[in-house]
Amino acid sequence: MLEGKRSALSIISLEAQKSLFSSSSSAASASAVLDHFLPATESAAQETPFSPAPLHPGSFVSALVRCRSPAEIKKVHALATTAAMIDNLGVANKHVYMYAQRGALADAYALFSRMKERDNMSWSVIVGGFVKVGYYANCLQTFRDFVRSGLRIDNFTLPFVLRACRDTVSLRLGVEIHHLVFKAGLQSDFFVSAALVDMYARCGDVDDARKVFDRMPKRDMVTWTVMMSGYADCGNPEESLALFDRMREEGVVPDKIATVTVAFACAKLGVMHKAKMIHDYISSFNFSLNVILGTALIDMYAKCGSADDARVIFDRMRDRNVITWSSMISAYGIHGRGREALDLFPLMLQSGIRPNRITFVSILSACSHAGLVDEGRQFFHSMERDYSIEPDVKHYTCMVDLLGRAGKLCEALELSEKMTLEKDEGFWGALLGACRIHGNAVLAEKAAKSLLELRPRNSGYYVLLSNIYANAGRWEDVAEVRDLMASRSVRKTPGWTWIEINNETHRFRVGDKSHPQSKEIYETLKVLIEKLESAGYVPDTNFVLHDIDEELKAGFLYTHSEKLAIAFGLFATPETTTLRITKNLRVCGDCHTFIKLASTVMHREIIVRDAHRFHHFNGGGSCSCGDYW
DNA sequence: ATAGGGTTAG
Repeated sequence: MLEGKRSALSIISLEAQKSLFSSSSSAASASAVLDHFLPATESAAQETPFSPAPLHPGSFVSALVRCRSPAEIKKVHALATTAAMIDNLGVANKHVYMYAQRGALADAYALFSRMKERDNMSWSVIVGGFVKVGYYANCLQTFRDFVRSGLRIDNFTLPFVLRACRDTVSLRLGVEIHHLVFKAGLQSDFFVSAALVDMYARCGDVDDARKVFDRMPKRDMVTWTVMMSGYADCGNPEESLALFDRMREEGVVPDKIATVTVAFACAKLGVMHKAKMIHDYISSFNFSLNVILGTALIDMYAKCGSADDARVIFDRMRDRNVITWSSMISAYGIHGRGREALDLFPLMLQSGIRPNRITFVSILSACSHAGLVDEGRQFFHSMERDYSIEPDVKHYTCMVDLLGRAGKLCEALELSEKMTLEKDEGFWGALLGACRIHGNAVLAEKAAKSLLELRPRNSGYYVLLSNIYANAGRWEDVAEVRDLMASRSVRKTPGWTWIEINNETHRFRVGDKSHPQSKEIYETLKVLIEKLESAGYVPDTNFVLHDIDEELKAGFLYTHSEKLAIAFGLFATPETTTLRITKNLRVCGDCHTFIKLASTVMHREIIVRDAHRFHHFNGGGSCSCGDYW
């Protein structure tokens, strides 16, 4: 019987795969299908001697709310039919509602489609029922029937439909619904607005989410959370955290989920003093660290520069799942502490947690960041042999990265050829990295071209390809790449570097002069460069874009955003010892050398986070991560 | 009668 219901519903799903506002199709066809599969809803009547038949509509309603299964509802339904009470709108609606609440959508819809009379609530409960179980096409189709029924749409049904748009990421449909909201004059309804914010945010349109959000006279915490999470997802964690502050100013008290969202935003931003603040804030609430919140904090601390703080959280947690372990492994991994990452693996097994594919990505990337070649190879083979986890592109990517950085280009290439999976952006990127280290221009060209095909809007790949040609003296090809870039109107996007100073962040771009203390920064930089040059620093022009004129090159070389940030840090905080820097793209080799030397000469600890890892320069001439690339 | 939010890699 259950089987039957499911297949009937999936057939309606197919039936109803039409656009919400297309002219054809109606509820009747869907109900015919349902009837065909479920002919006898009333057959239960005979076997239901439900003691003395209630005669008042209210008795049916109160009987219904006590029903815990569709079978029980059917018994009441049978009685209501016999008592000719099922034609009472309130009774019928309650039946539909309860069927839907208990997941019996086929029964709900069968009854709904036979109702002689329907009001807004009838439509609302059936539309809501469909969306609740994920039958989005049915939900939208039914809503469309509702719109055409001539009844005025109301604030009860709209949030359900908007949720369907959100879950199916149908922004265009969502916008259509938004028009209907205006037409119905419901734009200031709280529930509808909240649902609109949710829909826009999840469809990636944070700006429109924000517009609706700002117009709401009052917002509850869930809406704040949705908005914050939308900003974090779309790469604007600053705004996410700014909203968090505003939320608290308005006296809204965050709950666990809100704090998890903020921790996630903070992890994306990578700013340690914010991480500390959020952690303090959470501690003040005496929330217990559940698995999700704890894991979010581990990730947050790790990505804000401290594997040790992450570990403190990890140790304090009572329950840890596979995600928690994977996060901790990756926390050590991104900080170049491969040994500690690997040491966690047997402990994880001991505590009864099985690794998954992401655990192995964490493990392999930890090996790659720490140069643990043999261990990496062993884990790579072990994952399939011992854990039946077939390596996917991500695992191959880690291996190519690992082998490439360790100077084993041939082995990396062999692996690449052996892989039958489709190569994605990350894979080609790792291969390209390996080729560049070892000067294999032929393969580098192939990788860069593949990357250009996959991501024609990413300026970085044009620059890489043109650099490969320039290094080989193939100037016509350099020009061709530049033309291609221009014809596609792709523009270079310079990376930002952020530095944390006294609980504030300052950001710089190459050649930036917008900082109020720009003059002092450039003076400090000049002095620093002189010091470093006398200590043996020679700028490496290889890393500067070749499409910049030669005379500009030298200038750009000295005003990299990383260098400006370091200069600012030295100037603004002569007394502190640690500088924290975040670069939103990979730190180039020249800057790496520069920072390492600056750390030694100035006796500063400098922690740098770039795209995928941290570099800890300890002020004494060594760097715990990334030294061997 | 009413919905809605969160964690792991690269």
